[in-house]
Amino acid sequence: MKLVFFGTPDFAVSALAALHDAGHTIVSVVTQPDKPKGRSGKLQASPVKEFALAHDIPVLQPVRVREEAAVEELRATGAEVFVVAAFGQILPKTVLEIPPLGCINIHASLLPKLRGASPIQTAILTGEEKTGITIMQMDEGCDTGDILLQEELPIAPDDTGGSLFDKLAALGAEAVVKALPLLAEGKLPPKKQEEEKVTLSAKFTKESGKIDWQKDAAYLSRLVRAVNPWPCAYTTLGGKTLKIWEAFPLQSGEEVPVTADGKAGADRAPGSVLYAAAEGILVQTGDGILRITELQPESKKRMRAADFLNGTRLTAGELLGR
RNA sequence: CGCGGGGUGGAGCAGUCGGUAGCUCGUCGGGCUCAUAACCCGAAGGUCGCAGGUUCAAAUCCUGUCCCCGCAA
Repeated sequence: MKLVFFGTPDFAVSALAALHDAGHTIVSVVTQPDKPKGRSGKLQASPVKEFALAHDIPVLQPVRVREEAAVEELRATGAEVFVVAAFGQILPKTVLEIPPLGCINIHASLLPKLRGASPIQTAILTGEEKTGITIMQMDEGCDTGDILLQEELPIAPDDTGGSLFDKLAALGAEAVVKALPLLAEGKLPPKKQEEEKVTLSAKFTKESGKIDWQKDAAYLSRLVRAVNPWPCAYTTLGGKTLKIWEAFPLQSGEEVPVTADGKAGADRAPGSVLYAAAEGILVQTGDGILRITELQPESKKRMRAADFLNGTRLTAGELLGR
């Protein structure tokens, strides 16, 4: 089929690559303008653009797709359908109406659950047991269109935002390749989203990784997983940033070591280090104890708790997050 | 030239008013013990990122270079 692909990050590339491999004609690719990235601050093309350039696919990078010039170019492509995956801009009605088969979106959740910008990380954060991919017919709302096809995926206990991202990217690619021909044959009856089951996912930012020790241990361990590898959970120690890469709540059956002064964990303020040993650093939270097993001090590489403690004196009673 | 931190035995760190390197852990050997990841004794292991320079002498000062990382975007 002749299609135009809209997308920006890696998540979108796997879908684009799959469509390309499946023999579809990618008339053009629309992606976000190059942005400065990395320590050098150099402009960097989006992953989708990289792919397009490598495969001689024309690239459009309108600052805003709603601009007349961009809309005109999209009309001129004569594509049958527009496929959108993590593009980063809302498509206006004028664009949605262009392709005969409409615009379909690859969304990384089982709509109507987790509409919005960060469905993958939010799925882990909220402790969902499964998530998936939804291929939907786009409308003017944000992830409000009719559902065309869904594929489920269980969330593993050790899934991180990164690992789930990879799995869903692959699943999304698979799903969209499967959906296109069916869509063309009219075999994908659109299904309305059940409004009462709608949940939202707010966009994750750098701040999303900040650890609030008042929260409970189970939540914080989910947060640590959700924001791994980006933006990564962090707290502070001695005024410096301390990233937390891996942490688990202390199981209810586990013995709580007694601190040097004999106080039990529950007597300590949230954020207090209760015990620091090779197996992990135990920290009091608002409810429960969190065991940090992998972390990264500012300017250092990430390391296991045991390695960290070899070079850093960390005594019980020290407070994180201040 | 966006700001900043760092490259020291296998790991994580200390040591920078210059005088051939130390800590915690690990490794190996021995001991204690019913036993042990616990404890005791001992050992191996580092041209201090690389290249120049200053000096009687540099991990420590100067210059250049490579690599890693945090922040900001």
